[in-house]
Amino acid sequence: MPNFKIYNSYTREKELFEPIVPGNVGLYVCGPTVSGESHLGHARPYITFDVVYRYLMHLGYRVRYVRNITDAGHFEEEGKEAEDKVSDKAKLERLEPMELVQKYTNLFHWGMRLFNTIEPSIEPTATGHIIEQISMIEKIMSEGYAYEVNGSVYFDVKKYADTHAYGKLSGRIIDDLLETTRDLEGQNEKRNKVDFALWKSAPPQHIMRWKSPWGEGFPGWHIECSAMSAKYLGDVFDIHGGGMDLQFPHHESEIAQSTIAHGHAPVRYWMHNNMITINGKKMGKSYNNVIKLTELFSGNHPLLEQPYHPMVVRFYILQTHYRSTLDFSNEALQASEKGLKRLWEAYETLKQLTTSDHGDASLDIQVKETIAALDACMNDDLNTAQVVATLFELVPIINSMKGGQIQQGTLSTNTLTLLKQAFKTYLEDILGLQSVQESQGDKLDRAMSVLIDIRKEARIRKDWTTSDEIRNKLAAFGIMLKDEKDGSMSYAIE
RNA sequence: GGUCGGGUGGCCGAGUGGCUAGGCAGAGCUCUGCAAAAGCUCGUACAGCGGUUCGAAUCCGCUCUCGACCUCCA
Repeated sequence: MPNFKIYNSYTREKELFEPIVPGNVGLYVCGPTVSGESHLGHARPYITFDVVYRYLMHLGYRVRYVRNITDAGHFEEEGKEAEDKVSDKAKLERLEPMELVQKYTNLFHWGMRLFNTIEPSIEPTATGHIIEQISMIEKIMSEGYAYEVNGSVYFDVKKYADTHAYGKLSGRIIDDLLETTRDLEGQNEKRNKVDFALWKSAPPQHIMRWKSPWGEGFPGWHIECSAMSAKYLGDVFDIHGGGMDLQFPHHESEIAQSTIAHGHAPVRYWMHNNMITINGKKMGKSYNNVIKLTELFSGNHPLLEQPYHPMVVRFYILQTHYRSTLDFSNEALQASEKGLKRLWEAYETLKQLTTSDHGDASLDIQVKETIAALDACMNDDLNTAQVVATLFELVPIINSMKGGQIQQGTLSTNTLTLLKQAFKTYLEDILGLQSVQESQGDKLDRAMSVLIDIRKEARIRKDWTTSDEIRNKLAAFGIMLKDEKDGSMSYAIE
């Protein structure tokens, strides 16, 4: 019986995870808005929930993972009135809206692939579910919690709050929200500023538009996630994830809509990842401080001292608990780069290790306990930071077995097998890490072995000049030769 | 202004009422023809001030300070 505890944002407590349908898990994560290029900040939730997905599967659950693509325009451009951001930008770039959406969707997928995230089971688009959204809105209207004004439909938050805990998820108090309302200039169509749109009437110049019972328009701010999650995961499902910044109003509104439409709350466990910051400030469009994925991988950005491999970024994100902020800096990324290299090399070393069968009990116990701690870390609200730290504790043991500081045969065959399994399971299957080193071409390998052989011969002759010349010249363009203790040589490309 | 969450060694970052993670950087040593790698050892950090306690960085209060959300935002 899994003992997986999740911090539920809704109750603000760690709770034992128990699925609604035994053995099955429904997981919904708010996906990207494909009106622009994905940036480093976007990487966090998708990598975090990729690990959630992987871990649930590791625990033996059958998981349906739904992550939407927001491709319909219900956005606002800074400093402009509400308008369709997608169509707005499309005009600038002289592209069809759907062409633009496709372009950024592809780019998003490209980034996710490099991060080695597993594709969701279903990736529904907002534009593909207009009908579902309209019928959900109709249901809410028939329940008396929405009203139509000039072709737009709004959710009556005040009425909802009279009988429901509106604001519980995000810790908001409805009266406070209503009060601030009076001071601010309200949007005159709404009964209260707290109300949110379920459907917006489209102005004539608006390119993206659909027919509805209320005239031509487009879906409101939050309805797509409610409609699509219900369609694919049911009226109530297990886990809903997303960034902390979506807690209000997005997720709060989802709860309200779904509660009215279905008669009960939609989600059992809410999970929210914290933000990536840069110089202490949240990385986000509005702050104008984003580093796009393409820039991150190429190093082509004023703030970047070098390019960073997607696996380094993934590792960097997983070295922190998902509910903590994570501050970007070159120093931090470079530390992750080196750390990952060391960890991965130990893993490669481990795969080659053998041992004889008379183990030393104390080392066996130590290793076994360390391995057991890995599960405990993950079960404690997905503490990947501690998983990484724990794996690092095993690194000196692995390297010492290779280097001879630990005698051959000190670890039992059994425990060595466990250790190998643990690294494979945690590093590859759960954390989803891969080798940073690109696989070298066969021809390069052969060419290198020629150089290595020449150098070996030189060393036998104690011809240090030739030996050093080969090593130094290769090092000059980033190929590092390593003389192993047993006389063999290996190379690595920086 | 309201609500919420932080302040941990040079940097990044876990965590816990007493057994003082981990990574990176730094210092010393071992190994090595040299180098790299690896191994060993080291720094006794938890914003400040009070309080509770046998004992707090971990609990409580206050102060300072940073941030998130309150508008699209992962």
